[in-house]
Amino acid sequence: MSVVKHIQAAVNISLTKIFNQPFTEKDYQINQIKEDFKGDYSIVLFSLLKKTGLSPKELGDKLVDYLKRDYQNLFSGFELIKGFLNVEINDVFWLEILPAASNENFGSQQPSGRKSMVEYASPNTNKPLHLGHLRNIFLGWSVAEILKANGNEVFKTCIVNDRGIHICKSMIAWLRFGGGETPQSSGIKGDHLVGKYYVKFNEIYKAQIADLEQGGMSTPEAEKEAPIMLEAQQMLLDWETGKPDIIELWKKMNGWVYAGFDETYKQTGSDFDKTYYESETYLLGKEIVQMGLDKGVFYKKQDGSVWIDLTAEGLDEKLVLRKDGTSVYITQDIGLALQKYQQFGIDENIYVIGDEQNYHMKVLKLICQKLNIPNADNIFHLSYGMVELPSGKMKSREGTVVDADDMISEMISTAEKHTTALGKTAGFNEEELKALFHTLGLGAMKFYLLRVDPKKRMIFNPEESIDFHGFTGPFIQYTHARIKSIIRKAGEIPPLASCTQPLLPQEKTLAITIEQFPVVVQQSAAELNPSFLANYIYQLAKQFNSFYTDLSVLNAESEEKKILRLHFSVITAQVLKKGLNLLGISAPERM
RNA sequence: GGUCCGGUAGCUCAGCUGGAUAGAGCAUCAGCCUUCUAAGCUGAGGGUCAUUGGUUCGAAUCCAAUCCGGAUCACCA
Repeated sequence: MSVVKHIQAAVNISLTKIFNQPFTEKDYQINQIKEDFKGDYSIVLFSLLKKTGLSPKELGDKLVDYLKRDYQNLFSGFELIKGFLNVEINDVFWLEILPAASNENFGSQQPSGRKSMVEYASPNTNKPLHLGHLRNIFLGWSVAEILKANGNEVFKTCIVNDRGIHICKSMIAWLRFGGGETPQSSGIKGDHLVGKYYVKFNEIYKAQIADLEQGGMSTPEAEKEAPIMLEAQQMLLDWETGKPDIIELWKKMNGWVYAGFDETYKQTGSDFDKTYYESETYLLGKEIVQMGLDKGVFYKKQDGSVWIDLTAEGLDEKLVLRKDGTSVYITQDIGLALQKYQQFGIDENIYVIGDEQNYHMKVLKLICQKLNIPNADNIFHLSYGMVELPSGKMKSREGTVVDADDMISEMISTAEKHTTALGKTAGFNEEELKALFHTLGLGAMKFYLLRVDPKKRMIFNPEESIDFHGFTGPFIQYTHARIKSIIRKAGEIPPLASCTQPLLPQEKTLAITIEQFPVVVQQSAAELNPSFLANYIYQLAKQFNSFYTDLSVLNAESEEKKILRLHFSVITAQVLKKGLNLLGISAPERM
């Protein structure tokens, strides 16, 4: 039970006794106290004045009488300022937290029996991953870990968009202009190679449009008639009819892309329990449409197309099956939603997808609910904002897309530069150094992308790049490494004895923050928002650094304090490490 | 145009289930390494919380309107 809950219980019971009517924590608020005031937590009395008919002073005095009398173990001090009853928590209470916090499961919950699926990454196979994908991947991975910490069984999944006109564009360009180039022959990573031909396609396409316009054709007409586009469309038809040489080419080029993606995933430390391919799922959902028709959820227009009317929900009419009977994007999503449930028995189904699909996801959920797909109420869209450049959106046409692989290697070499400049890595062998640079580079990048509220779009400045000081991953990693250094020097750490000297402010601050860790983990899970955790571990690291500067651990003023501070150190390191890990970031022992 | 999201320091972001004097980092300036790793610590300057009105004892936070920015409203995915 958290400190706040203890305070609430004490206040509820006292108020109920005093006024002879029930009170709950909903009747008032408890805040952590601001720095300049004395005490640890503040009970805000204003909202109680009406119900009790007393002035802040009268109510405060009365409440203090009861709390003082009945809860002397919990409270060690009171101060009433205006309508704020500031309470100080007994040192004993904070000390009691330490053993529980030392447990390596601190912050995690008991198994909940809930099964969650987190779908993330979900790339197209026509070009390499970019910075936006990284935000997606880091979010998805982290949320999955956070849900695990909350006791859920989690399945990470990825739906690969491996079919459609976009991949045909790369294919046709490669066929016409590739000269048999392969990743092996060119030394280019597979996804980049395929991306190169996607770009090539667009160049040719643009040139052909210009030519046609020269010949007097209108722009829309030219866009339709450009030979290379016609070829790509023909190829899509051939793919759909299963023409062997097209299928073979498609498999070959997608294979290159997968090998490339796998390498990137490996670099980022992400993985999936189950990968779905659209080429295998795009036909799903047709039966469901029939079922929906029977139920009257959908209706058929005269031309044979099938629709759902969502105008009552404030949305539009939405097509779910074309007049020629083929499925559209949402059809397969409905099918896949059901399949996910059937295969994994999931209680909740989370989609990490950019906010440009907010509408689509709203529609998807509504349709699933209307069709009574099990647990459709627990379809959640973890919607995140675009990553933009100071100049605006990333545009592939203008070559301003920040490539994921470039970004990663740049971060790693920046980490190397910083580390080398500081010259603290005596005793590292080459392999350890390499691992360290990777840990720090990725840590900086992940933290940078995860510390921001997912739903907000964020601006990435390539010029200033990602920092290693201040509110960053390496700052926290550094704090962790410094603590570990102390612990190594301390040797065997004696168990916590009784503490006779009062807690110093720097010690108490740590205790208060550490105590909140499980609540933060729960909150991050409930809101599907890792940024809470990022902010939290930053705050803890900062507080520890002050503690570290102001107080000595190994040369503490007494043996008792030394042991106490060692325990604080061990626990802080553990919480920092666990917090970082939940963000997908490793905590180095030395740096 | 309809719907949805956002607007907080020069820049990037917290705070938004209403509470005390709106906080961090970066950048700028001034200090701190004979003592556990200075990727650190301490301090200073920097704000019309987009605007206006409303609700309230109390509003950055809730409501309404307006302005600005973005997304979306395909027989694309």
